[in-house]
Amino acid sequence: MFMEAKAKRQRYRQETRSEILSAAREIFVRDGFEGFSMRTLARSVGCSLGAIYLYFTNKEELFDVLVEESFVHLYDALGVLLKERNKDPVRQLKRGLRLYVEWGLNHPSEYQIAFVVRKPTKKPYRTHRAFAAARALVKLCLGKSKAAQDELELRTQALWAATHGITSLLTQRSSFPWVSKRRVINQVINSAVQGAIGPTKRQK
Amino acid sequence: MFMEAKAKRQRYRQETRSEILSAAREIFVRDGFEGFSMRTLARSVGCSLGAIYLYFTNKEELFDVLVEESFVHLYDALGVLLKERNKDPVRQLKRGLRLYVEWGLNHPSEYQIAFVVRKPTKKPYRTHRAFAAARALVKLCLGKSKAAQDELELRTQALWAATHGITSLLTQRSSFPWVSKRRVINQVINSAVQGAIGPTKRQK
DNA sequence: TGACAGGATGAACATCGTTCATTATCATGA
DNA sequence: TCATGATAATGAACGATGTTCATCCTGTCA
Repeated sequence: MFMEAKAKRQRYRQETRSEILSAAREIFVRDGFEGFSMRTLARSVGCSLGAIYLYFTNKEELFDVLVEESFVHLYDALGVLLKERNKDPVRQLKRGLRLYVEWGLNHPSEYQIAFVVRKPTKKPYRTHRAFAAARALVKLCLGKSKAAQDELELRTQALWAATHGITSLLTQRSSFPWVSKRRVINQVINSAVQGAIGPTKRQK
Repeated sequence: MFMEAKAKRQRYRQETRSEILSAAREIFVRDGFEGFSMRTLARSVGCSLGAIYLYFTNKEELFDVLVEESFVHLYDALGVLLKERNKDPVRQLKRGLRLYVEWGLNHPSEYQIAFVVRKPTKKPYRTHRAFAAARALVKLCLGKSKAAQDELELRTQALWAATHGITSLLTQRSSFPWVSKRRVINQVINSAVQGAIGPTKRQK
């Protein structure tokens, strides 16, 4: 029984870490970003305030883990789309973007932290997996047009920007008199996709 | 000399209020949203902390005034566009949207407060003037197409969402490897405008 | 000169994130 | 069985935040 104790310790450590994370997520989802505090978290977990700092260096790292965890689901959902090669790439792309928006609507707090609250100085979240999926789909849609392929990055970035716009507004300003959330989402996505896979436009 | 004193008081009150506002704006622009605190403001103004609360009920109201003030310039700039009826409405619309984005890039803190930091519960900023200008321009672009005009609100909202998206991302994630800020802005706007003034699309 | 209204102050309160000296716990070695 | 040493956990404390309030100061009128 040499490493027995150490392994047990580690397992226990991992468990309480998970407990803290799930409690944090619960508060986070229920009370949102600003309803969250380390003290309410400690109370919810049932431990002292300082104990949390034994498992997370600070509040920011805790959020990092929380948000990164949530993003995995989005990555997975988008990844599935890429593997269904038989379908029309344009429809796949639109489906992916709609998935993106819906995920944002279902995880407003996470989306807010990832794209909104963060200061630009801090290292961004690893969203490049989702972005790469979008780029691959756009590439498929563009076909063999050389001129258009040259603008692949540009077009993908613009596509993402537009999609982010409606996601951000719908989560942040849900009380705005939207004529219809679903129709606005479709309008934004259709316009953006159309522009992304359309012919190159001479820069004036 | 009856009301003399009262008027003097009021004038003085207005002056110090303006001083506080301009000091606040300076800190705000220099140190951003999170570098701002009521104490640094008081120090910058040269008064006590409590004195500020004689002129503003709280931090939020101070921000309200500050942001609303900044928005006026945007309103004015967009309003000018509407009066130049001779030009091509589509080009005017694109110009207006570019103005919008550029204003956001030049006033990142204000844009952040207006569209990002605010919780949805609080009453939104009076952005409807800018929005109304956009709607009027879209209406002009749509011409007499009855079906399209029916979707005027929908199309304007989608247009705004896309434009907000690129503005938000460029201000918030300026370190993202944008292929070219100018080109991405144009790509987003061109796509969104094309989609907004294009033919109606059957909802699937 | 004295009274009064309103501006200004500084101390205080509650809350926040974070740190740290101290104590409790518990598997192991003698 | 008991002492040891490593780790978990605590609670008090620090500095900073927004906000309030009893207390002064100041200038104006009778």
